[in-house]
Amino acid sequence: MIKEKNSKPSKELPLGFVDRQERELLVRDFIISNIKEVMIKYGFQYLETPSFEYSDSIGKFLPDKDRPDEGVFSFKDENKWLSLRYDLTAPLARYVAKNYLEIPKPFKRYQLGRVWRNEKPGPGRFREFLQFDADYVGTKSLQADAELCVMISEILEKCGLAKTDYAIKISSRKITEELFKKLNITDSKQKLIVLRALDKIDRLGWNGVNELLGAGRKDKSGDFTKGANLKTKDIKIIQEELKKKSPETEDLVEIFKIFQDYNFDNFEFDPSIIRGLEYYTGPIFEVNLKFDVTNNKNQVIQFGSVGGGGRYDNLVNNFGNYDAPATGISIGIDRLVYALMQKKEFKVKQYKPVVICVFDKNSMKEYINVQSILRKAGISTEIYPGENKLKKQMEYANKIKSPAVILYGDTEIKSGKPTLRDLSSGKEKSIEIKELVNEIKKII
RNA sequence: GCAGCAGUAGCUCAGUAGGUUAGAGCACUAGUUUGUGGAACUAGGGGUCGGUGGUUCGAAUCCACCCUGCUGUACCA
Repeated sequence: MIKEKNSKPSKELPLGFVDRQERELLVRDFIISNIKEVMIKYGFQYLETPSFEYSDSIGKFLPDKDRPDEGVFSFKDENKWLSLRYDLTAPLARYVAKNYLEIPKPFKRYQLGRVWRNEKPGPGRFREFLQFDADYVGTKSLQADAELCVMISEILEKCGLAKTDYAIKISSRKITEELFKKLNITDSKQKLIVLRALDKIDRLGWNGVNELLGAGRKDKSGDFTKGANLKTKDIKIIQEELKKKSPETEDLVEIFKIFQDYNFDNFEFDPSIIRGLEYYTGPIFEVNLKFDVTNNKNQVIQFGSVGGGGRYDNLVNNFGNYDAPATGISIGIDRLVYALMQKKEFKVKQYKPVVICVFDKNSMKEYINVQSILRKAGISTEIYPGENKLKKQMEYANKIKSPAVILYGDTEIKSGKPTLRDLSSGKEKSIEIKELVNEIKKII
């Protein structure tokens, strides 16, 4: 086979996709197992939906648009456009609409799954990521909204975060709605610009937001963003309204009362949080971390939230027949992993195998015997995979961070006492086979 | 998308008034030790200096365009 040099396949990954190594995966597994435990306790049922959906089932795309690829990965299958899901909420709405008559009302489900977004990735943000979602469908009760917040904090604390490490920020769409009425802002485009500006308070502060509400803002790199062109007087009114310390809308008053009954206090009323602009209709939540997150160059980066959600009473109704008010919350698992791994006190135990060295292929029977004794006792064990000099085998064991090596050569086999070498101390001991398990457990 | 910065060995980087075979540390391979890892020493492999074109007797170095990455910003249903 002749291959042009230029035709070698690329070993690079597509933008926004990453390989994930064991350390990270173990942290992720840990988080997931905590999530599952909590979900069972709260009585949610487990659901999985496919990665692909019909494009029009999970988003609203203009009929004249040739390719529905704004932000999503799509392809045409026969005559229908399919898209990789960009979140788990839209597929849930589709699922509920499809199975409405069979499912319990309210329907409580949770889901873990990868989602894909065709956007520019940022620090800790990828184009493929794992999301966790818990939703109540078919209830208007604010008890549901409140419980989601309590539940999400239980998960975070189970994962090792302290109360001071995070906060659930809460607001309601009703606040901004009333504000628009008051200021007589009716143009939906301008509403969007205002909402987007307000959404950035945590990053830009009021100074930056005021610029965006007014003429516009120039960022650090010198790039300019046009503003909403509001009057100074109106900007002032917005500021006053959004700086209020306690909520005046009914929904939030009720939720905060429920929090009291739960004895839950790790939340902050923050009228400046906006979140996604399309489908939320009531209370909205955002899960924010309060410690600095850095990149691999040790620079503190703008990390943003690890999750959020809110009430979306009309989403299921979009499919036609059924009216199902709903509320839900989600966590970006990979982002949480990324942040959690930076907490110094956070360690996940990795189990590495004890390595049985190979001196002579003809003694394989003896090695396998020792191996199965150890494995039966639940000890991760392997016979050195290959035929190499002892030195190589030791280097291998060291490289994989094996806790110990078993030397079982001719002399040891004759006496029936393998040598156990503790790889962290370097000490060796001659041990009866039946004592091996006990001795190794001391080392591990 | 827009903007700023950057791309030299697997990794982190040095190397510009343009000049012989392009360097270091770490990692890797072999050996010093043919039954012993993590330390040390010795030797070795590995680079079309992101790509393409241009200027020049001569380009990692200068110019143009492109690609990729980082950071910010916009968008994020």
